[in-house]
Amino acid sequence: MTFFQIERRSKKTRARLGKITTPRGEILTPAFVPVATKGTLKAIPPKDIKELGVQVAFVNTFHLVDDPGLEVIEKFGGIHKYAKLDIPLMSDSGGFQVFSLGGKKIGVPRSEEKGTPVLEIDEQGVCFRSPKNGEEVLFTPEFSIQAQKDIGADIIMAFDECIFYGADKKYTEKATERTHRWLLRCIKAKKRKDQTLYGIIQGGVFKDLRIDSAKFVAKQNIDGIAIGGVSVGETHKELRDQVKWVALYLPEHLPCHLLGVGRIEDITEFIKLGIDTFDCAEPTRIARHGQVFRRQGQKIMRLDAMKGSLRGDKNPIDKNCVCYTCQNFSLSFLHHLFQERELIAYYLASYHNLFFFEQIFRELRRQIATGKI
RNA sequence: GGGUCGGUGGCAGAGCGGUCAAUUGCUCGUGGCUGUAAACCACGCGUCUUCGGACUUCGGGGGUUCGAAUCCCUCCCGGCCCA
Repeated sequence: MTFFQIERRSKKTRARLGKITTPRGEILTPAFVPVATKGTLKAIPPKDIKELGVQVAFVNTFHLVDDPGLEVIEKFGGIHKYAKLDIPLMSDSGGFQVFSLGGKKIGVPRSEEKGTPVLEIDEQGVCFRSPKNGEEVLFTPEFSIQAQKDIGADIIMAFDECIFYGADKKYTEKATERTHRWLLRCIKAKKRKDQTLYGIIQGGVFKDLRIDSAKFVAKQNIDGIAIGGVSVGETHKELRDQVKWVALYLPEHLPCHLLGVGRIEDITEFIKLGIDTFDCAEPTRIARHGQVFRRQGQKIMRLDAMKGSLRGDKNPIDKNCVCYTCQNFSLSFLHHLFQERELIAYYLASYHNLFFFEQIFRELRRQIATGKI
């Protein structure tokens, strides 16, 4: 069984149409990987996943270790069964939490910031303080892999350090090399046979470090490759550069995942650079915050459903959208639901945004298939 | 008719002589959200401003005071009680 199969390559760009095969099913690529950190696509019941077109989701090792804990998940036979997610799943290693649980001071290493849950980063691993109960949790590459075995996602990520934005070259180089050594330990720790492992490229905003990292990761015994250390506050240009620098060094035969990206308007150009899968919390998060996507002509815009001007608006979110939300509800009603914090508001908005994203990806796949990209 | 409590910025509701242009919540407005500590967060919300301030506000009017949203008088309006 081939894990990743390329069905068609673009003649114009590095874009490719592919298929990832996992024990839980296939993923047509390019694919969007919505984020289900704690085992749930927030506000969306698993029974909707199929009609939404969601092929794969992204769970988080750190948060699942924190709650409900590995013993519980194992007891229920893994996260698929426990969370009733009958689709291929990817799990993040916990490396991103070095960044996300750290503070926001630009230019200060997370482990040196006082009062954050990131206590220490050293060769051994990362020591966190549990946001839930305050206990110290040590994440090592070995522990992360073990945890990901227990969680049981189909695709797992190597444990890395997501380097903070604003890190200087010296720190970036040190952290990147450490992440490389962690990758070797992850590989040595041995995943389950029914799982595939992705190595993660770091290197920050420095071209030579990015390329070195890509070369290093590419030559290891991995099933896929991921670009990490992005979506940490960099400018769009920096993001694009970081992907571009590395694009030529991505092994052709491996699926490539871009971690934490992205913005709906950025997807196309990254597909053209050879990215196959993208995970991003944005569509579901902004939905809960009241923002929904809609097309205005060729442009994709965001609409704030909280806006008072929608009070009596009879239109759906998007006139051309065929999702459940748009087929049944006016902006007026959606606005009313958000206004009143009615729980269904979060569902309807999340449903629409996910449907919208999946629709975009279907179109992009078709464009590659028909040679337009 | 008598008594009593009350009338504060879009709303609710604090303040009850100076530190009050006036706590707080909501509404409203603007911005943000990229491997989710996020059904969240930040900022603004009398007018003008060279951003130092300046000016007009707490039902209306009149007083006391160096100084009043805060005390007194009176009028208007509302709730409750008694006739």
